[in-house]
Amino acid sequence: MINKNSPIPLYYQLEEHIKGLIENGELSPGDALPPEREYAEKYQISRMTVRQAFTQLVNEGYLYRLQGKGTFVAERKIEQPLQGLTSFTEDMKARGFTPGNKLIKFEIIPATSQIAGQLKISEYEPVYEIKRIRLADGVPMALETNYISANLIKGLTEQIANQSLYGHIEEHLNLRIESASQVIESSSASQNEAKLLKIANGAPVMHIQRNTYLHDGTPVEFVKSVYRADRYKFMIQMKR
Amino acid sequence: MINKNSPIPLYYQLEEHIKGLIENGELSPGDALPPEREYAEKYQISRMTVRQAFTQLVNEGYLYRLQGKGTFVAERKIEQPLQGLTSFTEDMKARGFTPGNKLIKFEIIPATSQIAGQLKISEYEPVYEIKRIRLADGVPMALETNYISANLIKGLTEQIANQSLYGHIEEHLNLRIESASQVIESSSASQNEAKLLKIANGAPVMHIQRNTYLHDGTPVEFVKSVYRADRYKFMIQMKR
DNA sequence: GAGTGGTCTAGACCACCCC
DNA sequence: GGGTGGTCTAGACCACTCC
Repeated sequence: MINKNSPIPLYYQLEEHIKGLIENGELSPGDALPPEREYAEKYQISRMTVRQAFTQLVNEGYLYRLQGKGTFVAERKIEQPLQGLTSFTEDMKARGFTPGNKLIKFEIIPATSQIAGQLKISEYEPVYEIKRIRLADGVPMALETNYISANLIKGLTEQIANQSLYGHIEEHLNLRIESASQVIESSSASQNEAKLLKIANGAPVMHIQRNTYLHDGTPVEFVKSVYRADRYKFMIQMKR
Repeated sequence: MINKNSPIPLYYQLEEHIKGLIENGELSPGDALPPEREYAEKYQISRMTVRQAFTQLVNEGYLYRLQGKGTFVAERKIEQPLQGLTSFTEDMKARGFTPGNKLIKFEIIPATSQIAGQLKISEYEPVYEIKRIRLADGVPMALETNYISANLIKGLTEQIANQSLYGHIEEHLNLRIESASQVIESSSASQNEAKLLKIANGAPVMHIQRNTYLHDGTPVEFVKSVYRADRYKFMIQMKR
């Protein structure tokens, strides 16, 4: 199970092993895990290394510890929308729909003051403006407009916009998206929104604004979305 | 700064010390911290203990690490709604309003099948049903109905319902609320909702359903809220 | 008292960054 | 090459739970 000659850290190997046991059902919610000292001896690793693996799993919500009693498998997290920081594509798949895209705008424009403020850049700096209709099983679900600093994220193409923006940013540019803030409000569809979403003028919609940030707080993008309220519920999980 | 004779763990003392430096502005976003080894020597503690403090602060979003370069102060988290798991009272204070309450129902009822399902108890088991109008600066902002298992949380009174439910649960019953899931949707106010919120019949509202859980996954409560959409935006922060 | 997790030490070597 | 964080060891003692 644990390979000391692997370049993969020992604590990470143990972490994945335990995660596997939980996901396979070999460990069920409420079950006690073998004590830390037992793992250490069994795999001939230090207890601190076992603790590092356990601590990670506790932070991720797989386990919980009770002092003096032991370490236990946590209740399965309910219909988890992956802590919230998901792309539209991931979100729709998790809900059992087939996601789709219709690109309706892909331009580089000078930043307006609102965009510049959100992205913490100067006015008139170049930004990508990408407007897409988001489909679920072929039906319009949302209207999404992304603003991304062209000086920070280079080499975006229509091709990429039709596939995975996040994938491109994280894999090809080696930038890690770390956090996001969202503001959600209810309102009524404007004429243009109604037309693109194929809903009635004035029908209820949810406006969602999302700002995403790198680990050092640099804004990566700023997204305005309009979801049709008759088909979309926003789900979020939180830990204290 | 670090007191070895204190019963407070060393890593925690260091953590609070650094957090203080950041909040006082003695350390600014982007600043590099002294290296781990320097802290270890300065306070005569082990490097592993320093790392434990740093790791916590990284997880809490105060710091970030770059291998080979150092540890840095993260950008200030934007208008943070405290990771989301806040009470109405905390939420309104953070937004600069004076929160208020108007209790309109406080009963013990037998659980309906919906309530039983959400709280994972049996049908007809006793539950508290607490209905309140939530005010901001004296104006109705939301309608909130809590369902709490009377067998799990004992001794609730109208008095407590008018103050702090969470406070009572966490302090007096020694139960830690660990996580929550929320579902948010847009709709239109029913006649009754409109009347209680003093808005027009059919005006846009946000329905928010929240389920809260203990660390082992036991459901603590189940809350249905109706917020008036003209005055309320839902804000949420997420980490990947 | 035995067993559990919580804290802590004093080292070690590795991987990565920058000069 | 020197400095940084990343991983890891083999112990130690403490606090808490349960019998």
